[in-house]
This record gives sequence, C-alpha cells and structure tokens, in this order.
Amino acid sequence: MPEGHTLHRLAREHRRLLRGRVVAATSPQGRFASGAAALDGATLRTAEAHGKHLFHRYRSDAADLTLHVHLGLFGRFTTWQGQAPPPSTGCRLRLATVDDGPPVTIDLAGAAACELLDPDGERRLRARLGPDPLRRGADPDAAYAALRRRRAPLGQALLDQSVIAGVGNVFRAEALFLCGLDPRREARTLTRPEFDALWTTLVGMLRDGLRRGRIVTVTAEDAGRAPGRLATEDARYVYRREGLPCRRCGTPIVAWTLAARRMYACPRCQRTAPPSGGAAAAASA
DNA sequence: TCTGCATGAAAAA
DNA sequence: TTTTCCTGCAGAG
Repeated sequence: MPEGHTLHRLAREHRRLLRGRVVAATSPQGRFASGAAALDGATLRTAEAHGKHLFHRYRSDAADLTLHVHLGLFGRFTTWQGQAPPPSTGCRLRLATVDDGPPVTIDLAGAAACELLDPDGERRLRARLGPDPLRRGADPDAAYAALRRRRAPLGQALLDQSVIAGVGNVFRAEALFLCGLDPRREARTLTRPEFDALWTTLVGMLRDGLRRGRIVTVTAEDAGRAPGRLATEDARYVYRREGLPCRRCGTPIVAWTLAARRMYACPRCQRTAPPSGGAAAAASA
C-alpha cells in the first residue's frame, strides 16, 4: 500500500506512539543487526516523511542517529499497543518501548531500504526527491519545470520521484484520469493550466489518502453512494479496472505496461492532445 | 506445498 | 530495457 500518504501516516503514528520514548531495537531476521544494535536504547525525537521515504530521528547518548526506511513494493510496518506477538520470521527491525509508558511494539518487514544515514547520506537522498505535495512549502514550480524538461510520456514522468515525491501507480492513473490527460503524451507538452489542475488533483488525493488511510478517488456522485463505504475495486476510476466500463463514459478501460508498471486509462476520457495539434485531433476523433 | 502477484526502485546489461 | 531484490498472501493443485 505504500504511496506517499502511507508514509506520512506512518510518520504521524510513530510520532504519536514513540516520540520521547526509549526503545529496544532488535533485528529478529538478522539483516539489520548492526543498525539495530546502534539504535538500541535510543530515544525517538521525531519521525517525518518525504515522498515514499520515512525518517526516524533518534538521540542516543551524545549521538544523533537517523533511520531511513523505504518500503518498496512489499514493505510493511505492524504496530501493537500492549502485548506483542513474537516477531515474524521476516521481521527486519523490531522497536519496542522499554520505558515506563504504555507498551508499544513496531515491526518492519519486507522493506527495500532500512538503514542508518549520516547527514550527508540524507542530503544526497533528499536531493534526488522532488517536491512532496504533503510537505509544507512544496513547490509546484519545481515539479512543472521538471516535467517540461522530460521527453518521456507523462505517465512515466509522474512515477519519477525526482519530479513529484510520493506519487505511485494508483495516484498517477487516477489523477491523469480525473484531469482528462493522455498518459502517452510527452511530459514536456503539458501546459501550465493543465499542470496546475494535475497538481491540485494530486494534492487533494494525497491529503484525502492521508486522512482516510486508503485511496478513494471516486466521488459520491460517480459512485451513487457514500464513497467511504466503497469496496476497494469500486473506489477507483481506472486503476486495476482493465476491460470494465469507464464510470463516466462507459468505454472499456485499457491497460498497458509503461515504464515497467501497469498503466490504466480511459481511451475516451483521456485523449487531450497537446495544444498544437489539439483542435485537429479533437475534430478527427 | 507451490505459484504468481503486488500501490517500488536500483543495478545490470 | 531487463533483471534483481524486498515479503506475504491468495488461489491453485
């Protein structure tokens, strides 16, 4: 489930449950044994997310330590308050409070990255990330400038974390649908008004995902009922709906592989052509 | 028990 | 552009 909203939600949860708490850190699976040893007995100062990256900031004796986690496709955190079961065999990192407060245990498994970063390492990592719509001060101009530099298809450019940090496969498909944009168009042909609508849509979707804890893009009007109660497959317009009728026009949704990921779109609702050939394309369609 | 698949991204070729 | 690495789960056999 990890797109940007998931990581911001985890950061918030970890701050709420662990900020100021002393933790015991272990690596039951063993692959983060040395890192866990360094973290053991440290106090969490804060947790934050940038795109799909999560950072825990700890103070241990005199040293400051930063834990960096990227969940990748399979990673997941599991949290217990009170008694926790034994860690699963794949548990890379277990954090468990050892102070007098209420007991909290957080397990991490399947992460693509779980490492301690020094300030320089974090700087290099952050330099590769574009603006994150969920972070204060996110600069849409930087995202637009990056898109205008790319010859790659818009659908591909949107997954590039150096363009906009936090957008994943669900958000890209749904945002492009809602904005009526053809994913195959060259990113650099995007006009400023088109980009502004796309950015606004993404900000809204990410914030909504952060609030709900799940991705629901279908409006109550299009769903015909309260979207909060929709089953996952009914909560989206195009993502994983190949062959099913578009909720707006009834045309079957199409899917293809773009930049090694599945891209979904409505061939009728998403054929906005670049401004130069727009009128002719629309007339012939 | 085995297989395939998943909301990701880096390394290799 | 292809391969590889993370793990857990559902569905098939």
